[in-house]
Amino acid sequence: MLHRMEKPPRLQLDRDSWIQSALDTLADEGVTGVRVEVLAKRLHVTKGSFYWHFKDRQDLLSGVLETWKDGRIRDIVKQTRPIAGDEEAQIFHVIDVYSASRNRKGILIELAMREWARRDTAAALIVEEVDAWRLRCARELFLAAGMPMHEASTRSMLLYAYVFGISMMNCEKFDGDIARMKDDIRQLIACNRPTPPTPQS
Amino acid sequence: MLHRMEKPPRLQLDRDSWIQSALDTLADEGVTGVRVEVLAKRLHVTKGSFYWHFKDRQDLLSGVLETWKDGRIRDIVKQTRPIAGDEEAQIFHVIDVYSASRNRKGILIELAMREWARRDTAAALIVEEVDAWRLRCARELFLAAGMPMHEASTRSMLLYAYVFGISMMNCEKFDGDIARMKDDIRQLIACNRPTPPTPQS
DNA sequence: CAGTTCCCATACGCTACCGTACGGAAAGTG
DNA sequence: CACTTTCCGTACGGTAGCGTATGGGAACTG
Repeated sequence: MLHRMEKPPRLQLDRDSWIQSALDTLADEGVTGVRVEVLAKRLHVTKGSFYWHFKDRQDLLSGVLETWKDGRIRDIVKQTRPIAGDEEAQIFHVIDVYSASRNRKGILIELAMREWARRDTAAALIVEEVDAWRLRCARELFLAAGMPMHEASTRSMLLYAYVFGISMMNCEKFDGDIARMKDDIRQLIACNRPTPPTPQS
Repeated sequence: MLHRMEKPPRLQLDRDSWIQSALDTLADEGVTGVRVEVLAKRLHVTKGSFYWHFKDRQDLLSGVLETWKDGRIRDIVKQTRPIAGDEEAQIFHVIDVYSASRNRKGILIELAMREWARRDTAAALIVEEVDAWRLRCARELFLAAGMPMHEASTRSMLLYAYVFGISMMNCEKFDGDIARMKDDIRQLIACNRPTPPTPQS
């Protein structure tokens, strides 16, 4: 009656295997790219397997949404549980988590998710819910760092708008010291301190 | 020999009619949504017309890229031609131009474009080029406002990352005074002045 | 070992596209 | 009025993808 054993090099597939594979191709090709027969090929099975585990394609997509939502919320609360005196570093860490270099796949899924949400109500609700968690948790960090309520809300919003926005720009191709610019932006978002004086430039 | 007359309620289609229609559906459904036969239905003609004006679908998409690029660059230089003493207002204006409320279709195309660029090299090059123009022009504004070079670059990057990022978040659904938060964010980006003291809240 | 359940393969019909071939009407050209 | 050019309709073949029907093997159950 155990519905799944631990991991014999995967002779049997379960719902989650399909969902994980769907998340992978979602990152690479967007929602319109997660297609039943393509996933089947990736998993070296046929559609027959898919339609055993899922009612239809929409059933899979719903599973993807739920899985993503749960994972995101879990991560968010973990990363933003306030540590007294360390709030600024935590804020920096939140920003870093959304840098493409440290979390490429996560960013790609994030972008694919929002592109999906723009054209699908169900996805929009999920993204909205996740964003609400993010903004609340980030605000808590700013508050814990001693910032007044309104400013904490404002900076949380700027923080997430920035990390999502920057992930849509191909910064690597621009001139200038991108790394330093990003550091300065972190400072602007987190503590409003003017950029440190240029050493020599 | 005139290749197009002004506007007899459109009995004949030309390349640009198809490209405009493609831009519309691009905004609504993304690149994967701009399909030859669907556009034909929208324009009340058949594929026969399309394949007269275009070699194939890719030919249309290339036209869309060029049209978009030219329009964007033209708008950017127009909006950011420095007006002495008015630079801060111009920066605010640039931010406003990318607000979904004032320019919904433009934002949708912008997002669809980047989603396209993530998976297509040609589109990526175009977006990269447009972004380079944007960053350069915005930097000029900050410089004209008396800001040092490095900070001008940094704030330009933050500005565009913010406007793109915020356009991916469904702010309307969040609690709090969104309008005021956005105003404060503009201040943070443009001139680094701390948020004005809360009147009563 | 017979029966059942679980999981997947095969085969089919259907729709939405892409691109091509070809024909035809309408307007310009001499 | 022939003749050509422009522009579009129609018809066709081909692919990719969704969902269904059905069968069959392997494992569990008694």
